[in-house]
Amino acid sequence: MKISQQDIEKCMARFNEVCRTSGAKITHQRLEIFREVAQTGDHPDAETIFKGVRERMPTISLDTVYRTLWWLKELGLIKTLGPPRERTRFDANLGRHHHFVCTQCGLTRDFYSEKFNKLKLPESVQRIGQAEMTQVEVKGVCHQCATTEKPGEQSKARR
Amino acid sequence: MKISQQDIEKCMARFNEVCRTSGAKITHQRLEIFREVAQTGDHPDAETIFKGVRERMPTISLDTVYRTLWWLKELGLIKTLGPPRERTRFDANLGRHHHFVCTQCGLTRDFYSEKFNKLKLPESVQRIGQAEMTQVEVKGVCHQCATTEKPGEQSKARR
DNA sequence: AACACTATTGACAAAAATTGCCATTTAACT
DNA sequence: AGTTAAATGGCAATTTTTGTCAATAGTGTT
Repeated sequence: MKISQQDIEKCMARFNEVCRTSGAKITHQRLEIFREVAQTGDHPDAETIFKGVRERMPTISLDTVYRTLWWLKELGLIKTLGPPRERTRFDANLGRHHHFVCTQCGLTRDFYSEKFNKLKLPESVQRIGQAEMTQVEVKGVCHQCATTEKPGEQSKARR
Repeated sequence: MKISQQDIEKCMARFNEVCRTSGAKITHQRLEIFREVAQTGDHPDAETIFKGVRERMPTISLDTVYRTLWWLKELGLIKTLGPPRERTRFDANLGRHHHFVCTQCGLTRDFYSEKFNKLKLPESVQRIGQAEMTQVEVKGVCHQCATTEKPGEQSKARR
């Protein structure tokens, strides 16, 4: 998927503004890394971004790419797919179900909905591929986190 | 979330049957590991499962837990949340969107749907936590994979 | 119940992904 | 141009997951 030049420039403008208001330095590296992510409609991993940027900036280090990506996420300029640095998690619930994911502690709980099981997909999906299964992911804050003093703490027992 | 004793036994019965038909040995380790996953409504990672099983079986090794989990997945007795062993992926698309994920190559592409943006959640979700955002994830096979001879190959450029 | 055969396990080391540390460099401000 | 603190690059360390191989334990047979 191609992103239009115009959209990219809009992103870059926002990037500059966020940097300025947060007092962060605008370095070549940050500029190139952000452009690399903004440019693609795919959802690249750090390694892929690193390779892309390296074409234009051969001295960049993978460490910087990682640091910059997490920093961009902190500023709200990019997001991650799934919680960051997450271990693989396993699920013995083979029935049709959907997920509620707590954005604070990572708690993932199943819920059921007949309606969600038979959602009709927009035609645009057909242009991407053959759909087999649709799962709804609800993000929010679980009751436990909502009522806990320190939201950063995760109760590992519940994860 | 508690799983009823009855449901667990049903799972275990299925486990035994699948083992027998596939000719695999039913070892204590496999039994305990599968029980541990089936028992919990959470979606534990390998380390958590390891700790749980170790209480009952102190000599179990983490390696065995990993091996057994992937083997259970191969047999279709459990699933993983998100593609296994996935690196963190980044996304500069901050607009409201949904995902199509290719189960073969991991391609993840955005699509848009006003209808999906305002899905009404079942009340059961409220018992888990305060929802903030709903995202639909469609799983299927992308056109590229569908027409490629070797479905196992991933074209890394598109990931 | 004991035997043989092979799959499975545990221990260790290795690989892959990500992070921490620190000396050097560089952007932003004067 | 000079100053200063933040950012970078390189390297080593961590964390998560996998591979190897000798020792162990199911399973079917007797």
